[in-house]
Amino acid sequence: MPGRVTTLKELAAQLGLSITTVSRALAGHEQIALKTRQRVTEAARQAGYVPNTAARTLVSGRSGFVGMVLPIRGPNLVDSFLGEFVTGLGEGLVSHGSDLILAAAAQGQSELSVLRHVVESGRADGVVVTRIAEVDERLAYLRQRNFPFVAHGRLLDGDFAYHWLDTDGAHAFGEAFDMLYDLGHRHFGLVTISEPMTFRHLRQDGLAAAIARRGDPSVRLDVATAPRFDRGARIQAINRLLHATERPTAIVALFDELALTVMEEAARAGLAIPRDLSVIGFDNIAASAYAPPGLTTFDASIRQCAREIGEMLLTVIGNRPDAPLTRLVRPTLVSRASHGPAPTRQN
Amino acid sequence: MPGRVTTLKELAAQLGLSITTVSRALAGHEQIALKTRQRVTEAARQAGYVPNTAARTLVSGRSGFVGMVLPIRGPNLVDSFLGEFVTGLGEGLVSHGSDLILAAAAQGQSELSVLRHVVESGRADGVVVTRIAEVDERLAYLRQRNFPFVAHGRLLDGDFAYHWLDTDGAHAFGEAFDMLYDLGHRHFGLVTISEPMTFRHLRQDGLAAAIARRGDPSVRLDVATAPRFDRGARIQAINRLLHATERPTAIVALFDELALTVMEEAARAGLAIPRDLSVIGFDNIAASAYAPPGLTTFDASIRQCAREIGEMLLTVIGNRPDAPLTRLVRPTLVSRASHGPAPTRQN
DNA sequence: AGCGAAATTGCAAACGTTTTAAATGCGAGC
DNA sequence: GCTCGCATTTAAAACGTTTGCAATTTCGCT
Repeated sequence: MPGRVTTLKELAAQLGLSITTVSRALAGHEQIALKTRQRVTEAARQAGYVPNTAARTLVSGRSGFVGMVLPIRGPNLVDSFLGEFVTGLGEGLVSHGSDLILAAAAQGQSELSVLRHVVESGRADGVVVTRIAEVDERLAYLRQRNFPFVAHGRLLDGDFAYHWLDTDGAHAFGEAFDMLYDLGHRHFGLVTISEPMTFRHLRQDGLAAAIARRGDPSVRLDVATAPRFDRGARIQAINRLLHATERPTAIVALFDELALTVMEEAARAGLAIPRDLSVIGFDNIAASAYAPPGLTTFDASIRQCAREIGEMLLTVIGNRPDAPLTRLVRPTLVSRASHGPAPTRQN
Repeated sequence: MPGRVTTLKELAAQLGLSITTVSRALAGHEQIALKTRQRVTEAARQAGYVPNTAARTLVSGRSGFVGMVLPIRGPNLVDSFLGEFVTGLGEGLVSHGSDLILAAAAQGQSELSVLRHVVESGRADGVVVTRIAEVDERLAYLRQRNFPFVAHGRLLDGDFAYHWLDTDGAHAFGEAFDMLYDLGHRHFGLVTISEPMTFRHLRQDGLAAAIARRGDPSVRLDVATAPRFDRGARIQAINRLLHATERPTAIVALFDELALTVMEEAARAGLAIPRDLSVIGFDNIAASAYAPPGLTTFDASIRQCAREIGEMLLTVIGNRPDAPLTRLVRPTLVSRASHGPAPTRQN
């Protein structure tokens, strides 16, 4: 990189042109003579010129960034979700030359305040919001502020007047029920979390709806609930399910991590999977393939979804559509060996 | 948020002060009367004022961002590493108010060109570089450019004149050998990759050094090599090892994913672990705990390392130390059930 | 009352870009 | 030779902040 020219001014001086002309030439404006355009482009390439982002942002009002707030969890909580999501988002953005900015929330700092900072400081042209809560102040803020965003997930109240992409957990849980019902299961367990996330309801409602559709009064559903990050409570809740006088023959877990715990506890209780108990998860995390006997689950293809979210957001930023962009992605069943026919009753 | 005031100018007008004074008051300059400072601070808080990042960056030359280039891999390659790393990095940065910018490399675009773009455009005050290659053009560029960076990993040639943090893979592999030797193993296998990453050499050299230290001529080491992302070739290489006329009794894998494949193939070949074969990995990814019988491996605590890298980089950006900051993190052995005494020879 | 120093505040330039509006050069038409 | 219109180029303002220097106010002291 010979003769480091960093600014438009230097480049202009070197070419004997005005800043304006150079700027326009690089932007490819038709009004600049073709010969000049070529000359400028070549000189810029030679000099390794890269426009200054801050200056461009300041004048144009567009930063070329998409923001996301990093959810910081407890110290030993790895987010198998995050790596995939970030990768996918990056893929979706790169084609349009956007980059991703990740702002972490410090301990004790609310996610909302970080989000506000990102928005108000003009760091980003739009943001992605994940894991929607039942009452989500982030969405409320963004909508009131009329700031471009795409949500990964939905609110419950049917108020869908914003752009979102979601995985159809309701459908998946219905599918799981139907499959298990057809295998003879009548007594079901659901392991869920107590945090007010909307996906919890959507999935549970999908299960309930499928049960209702079947119209079989002999179907029974027991629900075990525990806080998301309290491993002890989770194990307790699961064991209450496993050691009830009438034990479910099939357990559906809100997501794979819960399902894996169910399988561990079942093994500890001497139950063979799938002979004594069928287990079905959701997410298809890497460990699910390895945990014996292989967890049957649904693959939500997070990376692909994140990529689409990135593309949606760029559309929103560019076009400001007034009709909401929405997309419901149907997860695919990954059939492994953790489910099978209901055991013949003898209990 | 009543009366949205967004700029310093508006805030100044509202307070009847000059822009200069307001700016200085918010920055806490002593020269501004305490009373004024308080008045300004309160008004800014009320108005929800957040300084414009672009303007600040433009004049100060500091963006407050740390950059990193997202390695985009093949479509179905999840990077269990990335999520943890990004989370840790975010944690390390947030305490000093920095954010992270992630730039993805588009298909066919070199990682170097993206890095150059990030640097030259002034988007970031410093960058993090991971997965160091034997001949790493990114490091060469950054050093020549004298741009602040911290590397996750080391070059081989002893030319350590830059800031880095690395996991001591050499030590870990030595430890693994010593442990297995003491369990009676004499015939070892190493499963490694063909990509020119420095960590491959460091770990292999650590193993070789431990063997040499022991000075036992009966120790034998067979090496199986395959491209990182070619599952077929990987399986082939591993099976050559497993089906050799004289099979190793202990296999050390460069990282867990390889170790898990070894365990799968061993199971397929009817070998019981750890009775017939001991396997040891490196990384401690989530799946390693679930894959039967539980993989013995080393935990590199990626998240913690990334956090330290973030803190190091902020130091580098702030202080520009001339002595290199370096840190070698010793991974800890996670002892599960995939290793045991060497089988008694009968072959 | 007046002077000077100290305390406090403000003016204006600068950062590097985009963009509006205007200027310049040039050939054609009369 | 003069004007008009077109193609091409440029001057200057603007974006919102920080900061060197200058201006203003305050206040103690004589």
